[in-house]
Amino acid sequence: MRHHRDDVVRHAIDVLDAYGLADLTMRRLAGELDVRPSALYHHFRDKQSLLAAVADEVLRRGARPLVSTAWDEQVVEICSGLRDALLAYRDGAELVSTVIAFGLGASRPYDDLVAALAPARLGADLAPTAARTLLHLVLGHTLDEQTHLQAGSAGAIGDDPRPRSDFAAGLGLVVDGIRLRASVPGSVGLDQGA
Amino acid sequence: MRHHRDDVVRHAIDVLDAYGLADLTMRRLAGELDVRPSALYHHFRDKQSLLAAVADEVLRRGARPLVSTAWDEQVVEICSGLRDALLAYRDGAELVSTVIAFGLGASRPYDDLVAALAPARLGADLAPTAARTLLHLVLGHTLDEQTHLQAGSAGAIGDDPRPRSDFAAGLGLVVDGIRLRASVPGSVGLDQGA
DNA sequence: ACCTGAACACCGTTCAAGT
DNA sequence: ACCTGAACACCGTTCAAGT
Repeated sequence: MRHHRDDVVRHAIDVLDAYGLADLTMRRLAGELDVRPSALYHHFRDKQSLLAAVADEVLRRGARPLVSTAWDEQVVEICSGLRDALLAYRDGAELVSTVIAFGLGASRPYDDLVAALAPARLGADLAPTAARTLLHLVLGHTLDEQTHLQAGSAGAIGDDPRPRSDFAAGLGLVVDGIRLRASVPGSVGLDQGA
Repeated sequence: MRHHRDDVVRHAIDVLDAYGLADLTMRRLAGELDVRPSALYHHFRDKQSLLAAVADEVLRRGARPLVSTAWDEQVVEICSGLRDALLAYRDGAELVSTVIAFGLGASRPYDDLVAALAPARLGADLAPTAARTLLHLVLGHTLDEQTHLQAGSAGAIGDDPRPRSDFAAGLGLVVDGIRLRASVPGSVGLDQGA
């Protein structure tokens, strides 16, 4: 049975969602494709490249068009959409965090944030900083949230799950901080919490 | 040669700093201690517990007493101190992020932040959110920064290194957002960037 | 273009037994 | 209390060769 690169990525997402990132191994994926492990290296130079492609596909599947026009609402939309995309697959946040930390791919959310922030006229040095700050918040929060969600169903860790409004509240904190630096203040006044 | 738990942790930090987290394996650590791998399981139930102890020791070594009295200055101190502690050892940010994500140990910075935020009187629901937001920012930023620093010396990734003021600027964004919600506004006016 | 077969150099973990 | 010896069930990756 012969496969294309896209078949491999699709099967990898299935394995990810069914068994988790720790069990998304080259050998197991090969088994799922009914192929020897070495065959995967025809499609990807190494496992990191495979994971980068899987992360990109997870983000691609989660992509939604922006509906807002004001920059601050767009920022909230992008961040919430990213969170939704990460939560849609088991260990999605861990996967994308890993790929971003490694520096391959998954740069779409960052680029989108920089673009959305442009009309705020933050100054050339601050816009990338703000985008990275938002990205760290979303990744960190969602990783946290997903870990605790999965801990609940696996009975492994036993902390409390995060309150539902925690993400929105944390995001509001950062967006307010950005708005203070903006030359164009956005659509709304200060958003006082959830 | 017989060892205590603390010897194992100390040697693990040496291995971490010399070879990186990926090469901090039970087998290599055992070799460094001149002991069979199975001997490590007398001191730690599994590798995750070992890593949690190593992360705690990295944070303990990096701990500094607070010098400020105002809550907002204390928050900046704690976050900057955490960043320094993570940067002091190779892959320190990745190690502590992993341990925190897994939910074992390394809870000291979070507890310190919650304590420092108490006098701001944010409301019981918002203080934990603010503390987690700050923690995610520091961990995400420092992981990013450390990866790019090490990429520079290893020639692996080839992105630009982060500007030196990026951390302070991102932190200022979040602290300002918190200050907007505080009943006690802290020591200073809005800190307009680096 | 896509895959097999076979190997290399590793992992974490368990467990009976030794001192 | 701390460790050995031996095993189990895995990893990622390379590479010549096959179709």
